[in-house]
Amino acid sequence: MLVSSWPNAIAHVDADCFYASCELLRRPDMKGVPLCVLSSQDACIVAKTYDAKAAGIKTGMTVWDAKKLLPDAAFLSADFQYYGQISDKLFAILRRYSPAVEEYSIDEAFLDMKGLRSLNQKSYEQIADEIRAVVQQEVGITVSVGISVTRTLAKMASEYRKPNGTTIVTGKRINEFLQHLKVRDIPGVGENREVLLNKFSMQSAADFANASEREIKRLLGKAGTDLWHELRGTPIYPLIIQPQLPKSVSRTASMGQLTQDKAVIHSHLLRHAMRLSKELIEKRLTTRNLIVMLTLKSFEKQLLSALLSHPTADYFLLADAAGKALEEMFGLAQSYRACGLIATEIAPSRSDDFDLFQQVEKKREEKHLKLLQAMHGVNYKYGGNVLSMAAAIKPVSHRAVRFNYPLLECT
DNA sequence: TCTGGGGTCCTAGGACCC
DNA sequence: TCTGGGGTCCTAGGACCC
Repeated sequence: MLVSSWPNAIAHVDADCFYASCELLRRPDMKGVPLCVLSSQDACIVAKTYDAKAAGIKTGMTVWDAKKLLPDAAFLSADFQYYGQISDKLFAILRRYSPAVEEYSIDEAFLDMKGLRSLNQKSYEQIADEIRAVVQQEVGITVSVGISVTRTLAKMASEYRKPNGTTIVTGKRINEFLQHLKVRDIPGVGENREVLLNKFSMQSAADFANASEREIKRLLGKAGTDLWHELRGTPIYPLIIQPQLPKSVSRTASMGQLTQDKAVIHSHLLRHAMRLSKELIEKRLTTRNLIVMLTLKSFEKQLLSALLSHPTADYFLLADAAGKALEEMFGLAQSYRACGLIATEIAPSRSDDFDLFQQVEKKREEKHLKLLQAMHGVNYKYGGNVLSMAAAIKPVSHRAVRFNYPLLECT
């Protein structure tokens, strides 16, 4: 493994317990109190402060279990809109340091740093430290920064001295760095791959990087060899600077309890259709294929996809397709625990998604979209979901559901 | 681990075609 | 004794990530 020091330079910037830090920003009184942020339906933990983590609280844990472990902790509902605003501020700062920034998730970014040392008259370490200081000063949260020659190494580096740390891994020091880490610390090696690699005597990340390519290919296929090259300093994963069109957009949720009632499932699907339509309209996207997903008591998933007549974001079309699919899928003897909708074949919305024979339909859909936009606008202005489609709020008998009329209801 | 929600990519195998 | 060999598309399922 011989790599020159900086064949290229990638920085990974990762906020430290981001959601919890955001909450502390607007709740300074909570400082010093272990804090947990809850998922949308307050079902489980999605983020926690380091002191909560030290008490044994894990992401994904139910609130119930977390409260048993740490009754004095503060439990706050997630506010993703707010976190998004903080995230925008963070990314704006990062763009001052590199024109090539990949927004990897709400609180993580990769920056192409190659050539920026001479421009800034600073070492990579100094640049990384400066980024941390500026983010802390201007946003009020801390981030950790890793810089190395590939994405994977940069990500492992940022993780190495969390929170609020800088780690630089030059090409020449890769092997030394990897000796300190387990195979599980490699992003892309989860529980299953860890077990497999351990079975073949690979414990440390260095063991992985020093194994033969053939062996890695045999055990983990292409995913493995890609990682293997990345760990040895050869970039495989490019930075993705242009925002990509999503491959799918979904809205799913458990129904709270098992149900055998088709009307109940139907009303949940209508609610998901509304949420999905809203998301697509906001992002100016359309879908051509809608998949209805039902989760059985056994956690087995049943899927049925419905091809839509044209690319659309119209709630009424999605709801109609979902209703028809449910009719086909629903089994009387089954108990269901969750359901959802997955939109695929995503494309940007455009006005000519209709052929000449569909002009009437187009007019109707334009009306629908205007109505939906107005509704989402009111909700945005007054907060929450003041307005929603009547059928999407509460279970109604299946016969009563009609998609042709926009039923608006105020709460 | 009595199981939340939103995503991505890869692989294997079947159907179908020439 | 051993049945042709590809290519492509689609789907289901696995694994992983935040």
